[in-house]
Amino acid sequence: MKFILSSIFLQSFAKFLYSIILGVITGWKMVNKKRNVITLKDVAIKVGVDKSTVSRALNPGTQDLLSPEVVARIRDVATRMGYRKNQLARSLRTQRTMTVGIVLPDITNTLFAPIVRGAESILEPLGYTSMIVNTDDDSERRNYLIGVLLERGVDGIIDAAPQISTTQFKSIEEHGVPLVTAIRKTDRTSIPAVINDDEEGIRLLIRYLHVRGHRKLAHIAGPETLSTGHLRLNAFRQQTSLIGLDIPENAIAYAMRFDEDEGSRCALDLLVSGLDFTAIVCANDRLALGAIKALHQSGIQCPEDISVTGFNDLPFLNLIPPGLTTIRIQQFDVGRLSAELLTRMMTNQEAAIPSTSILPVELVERGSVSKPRTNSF
Amino acid sequence: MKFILSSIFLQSFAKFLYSIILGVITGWKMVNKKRNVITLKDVAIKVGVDKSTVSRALNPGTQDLLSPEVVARIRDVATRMGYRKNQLARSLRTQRTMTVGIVLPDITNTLFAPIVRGAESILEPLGYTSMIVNTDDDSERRNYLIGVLLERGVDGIIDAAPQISTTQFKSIEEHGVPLVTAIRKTDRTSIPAVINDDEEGIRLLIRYLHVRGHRKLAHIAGPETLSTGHLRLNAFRQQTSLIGLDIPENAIAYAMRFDEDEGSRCALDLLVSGLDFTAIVCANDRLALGAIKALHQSGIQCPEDISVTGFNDLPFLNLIPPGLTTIRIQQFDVGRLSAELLTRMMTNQEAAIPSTSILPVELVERGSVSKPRTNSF
DNA sequence: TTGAAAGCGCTAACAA
DNA sequence: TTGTTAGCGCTTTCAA
Repeated sequence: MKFILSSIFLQSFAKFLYSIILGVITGWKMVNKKRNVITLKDVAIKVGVDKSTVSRALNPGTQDLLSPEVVARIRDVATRMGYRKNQLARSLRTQRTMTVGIVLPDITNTLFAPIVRGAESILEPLGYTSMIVNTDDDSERRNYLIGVLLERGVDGIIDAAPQISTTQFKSIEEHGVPLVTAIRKTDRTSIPAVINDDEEGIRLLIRYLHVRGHRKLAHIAGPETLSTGHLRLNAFRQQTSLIGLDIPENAIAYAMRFDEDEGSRCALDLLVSGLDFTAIVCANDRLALGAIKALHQSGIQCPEDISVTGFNDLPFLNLIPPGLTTIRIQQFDVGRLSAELLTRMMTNQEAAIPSTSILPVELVERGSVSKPRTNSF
Repeated sequence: MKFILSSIFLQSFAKFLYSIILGVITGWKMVNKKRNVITLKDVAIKVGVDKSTVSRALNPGTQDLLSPEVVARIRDVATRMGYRKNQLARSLRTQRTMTVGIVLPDITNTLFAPIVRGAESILEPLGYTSMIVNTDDDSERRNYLIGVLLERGVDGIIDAAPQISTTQFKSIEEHGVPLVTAIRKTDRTSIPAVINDDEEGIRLLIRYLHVRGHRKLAHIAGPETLSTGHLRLNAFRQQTSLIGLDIPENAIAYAMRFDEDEGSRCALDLLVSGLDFTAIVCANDRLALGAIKALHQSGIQCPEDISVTGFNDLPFLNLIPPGLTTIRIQQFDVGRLSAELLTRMMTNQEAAIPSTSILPVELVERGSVSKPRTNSF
C-alpha cells in the first residue's frame, strides 16, 4: 500500500513540482491523539445514566419515552460536550445508511449536475446523503461503481446512466436495493423511470421545421444504446413519415457519443453523402454544436444554408450564435421526481409507483432555423 | 415522518400530475424479504472455517497468513455465493470509512465539477469514495453540511467553498479530520491550500491591456470574503500602481456574487459613475459575461468601445462572441493535487505538506480586447 | 421511566 | 496456519 501511494504520488509530484511556487512547510497538526470523539457512553457517564437512555433522549422518535427533565439534561450535556452521532454505528444497527447512490455518466457534463441538485432538494431535508459516481458511460466502470455503492449499503439508487438493454441491474436487484432511472430509461418496465418527453420534443421540432417550409430533413442520431438516442431517432422516423416526408436511409447519421466531435463527424458524413437536405435535426445540443461547426468549416452557413436544431437547451446556449433552436427539458425536476419516487420505495410506501413518468418539454426558438434557401413550397 | 413524506410528496405530486402521461402501475418488487445479503459468517459456515479466516482470506493484506489452498477455496466460495464486503461494518471496526467529503459552492457551476473529477482521479483508485455537498456559499448550510460529513466519519475533507476568514473549521479540527482547501484559500496557513495563481493571472491581463494601449482601467471585483475575489483585487491594485496607472476609487465596482447579474450591475455602476475608462478587468468570466451584456444594452460595443477580460476560462467561452480574453486555470489539477495532499495527510505520511500550492495560469487571447478607441499613446 | 444485554458485520489481538 | 474472543458505537428488545 505504501508503495502504491508513493509511486502514484511521486509521479504526480514530479509533474507538479514546477508549479508549487510557495511551498512553506505547514504546521498542520496530525491530530492523531485518538480523535477526541465523544460517544454516547461518554455522555451517559457524565450524566449518570445508561447509554441507551442517552440514545433515547437524543432521538426524536424515542425521546418521549423519557421524562422531560432527563431529556433536557442529557441534551444539554450532549451539546456542551460536543457530541455528534456516529451515523456509521447507527447504520450498522438499523440497517439503513440514509444514503442514496447517484449514478451519472459524467458530473462535468452540464446536463447532469442539475439532476443531482433536484434529487438532493428532496433527499437532503429527509436526512439522506448522496454518493455520486461517474461511469463515463463505460459499462465496466459502471459495474464496479455500482458494486462500491452496494458495499457501502446505499438505501437506494438513482441511475442517470443506464443503457437501454442491460443485465447490469442484477447485482442491485440481488441486494434488494430500490432503483429509479432518471433522464434515460431501460427496456425493463419493472424499473421506474423518470424521463423527458423525447418523442414530443422531436415532434415539436419537425413540425416547426415543416411549417417553415423544410421538406428535406436529415437526422444526427445519438447512441442507440441509450434511450434518449433511440427514442429520438424513432420519433424522427415516425413523425417525418406521418407528415409524408421521404427520409432516405442515408439522411440519418449515427453518432457514437453525444459530443461535439461526433456531431461534426456526422454532419460531414451527411455532406459527403451527396444527399440534398435543408435542415438537420440533432439528437442533442452538443451534436448540434459540432454539426454547425463542421458546416461552417465547409463554408456552409447556419441557418442561411442549412437549419440545425438541438435538444436539451444547455446553459449558455442562448449566447452562442446563431442561437440554437432546441428543446428545453426539466433536468432539475427529473432529479426531483426521481428522488420522490425513490423515497417512497425506500420507505415501503405501498402506493403505486409509475413505471414511467414523462416530463413535458418545450420548444425554444432561436436563430438556427430559417426558411430553406430554395423554398420548395 | 409519514406525514412529512406524504405532504411533501402530495405537493409535488399535484405539480407533476399533469406531466405523468404514462403511469402504468409498476410491478416493481419491494424486495423486503430480509435483503438476502451474504455475510462473512455465511461464507465461513459454507467453507467450514471461522469467519475470521474468511476475513483474512478476502483481505489482500492478510491473505498470505493463510495457506494458499484455503485462500483459494474461500475466495471461490465467496464469489460463488455473491459475497460483498460490508464496508459499513468494516469501517466501524477499523475506524476508517475510506470516504472523503468534498465541499463545493455548487456542483452545477461548471467551474467546480472538474475539481471533483480531478480529486476522484486520485481517490477512486485508492478505494476512497467521495461525498459531495453544495453549500451555495451559505455559511449556515455549510456548517450543517460539514456536520453531516463529520457524522458520517469522512477520513478527510476537500473544501472548495471556504471563506477567507472563518471559524467554521473548528468542528473539523475538533474531530481531527484532515482538511485541504481547493481553488480558494483561507487566512489560516495551518490549512493546506491548493489554488491557481490569481495574482499572476491579473498581472498577465493588465500587462496585456497595457501593451495594447489601455491606460484607464476599471475593475469589477469579486466578493471580498472569498480569496479569489480578494487576491485578484489586490493584484489589480498592485499591478496598476506598479506600471504607473492611476486608478480612482470609483474605478472599482464590488460584486456581491460571482454571477452574471452582478457583473451587469457593476458594469452599469461604472458607466453611470461618469468615469472615463477603456477596459474592464473582471474578477471572473461570469462577471465579464454580465458586464458585456450590460454594455451592449447600453449601446456600447465590446471590444470596439470598451475592452473586457475575464478569469477562469469556462467551457464554451470560445463559442460566445466576441470571445472573452481570459485566464485559463487548471481546475482538474487543483482537484487532483488537493486529493494527493489529502491522501498523504490521511495516511499520516510525515512528509512535508506545502501550506500553499499555487498552480500556474495562462492567458487566453480572444476577441474581447482591442486597442482603446481614443488611443492615448 | 430507565437499565441491562444482545447484536448489527467486521477486524485484530491473542491463543493454540 | 487457524480459531477464539472482544469490541467498534449504536439501537432495541426485554426486564425491572
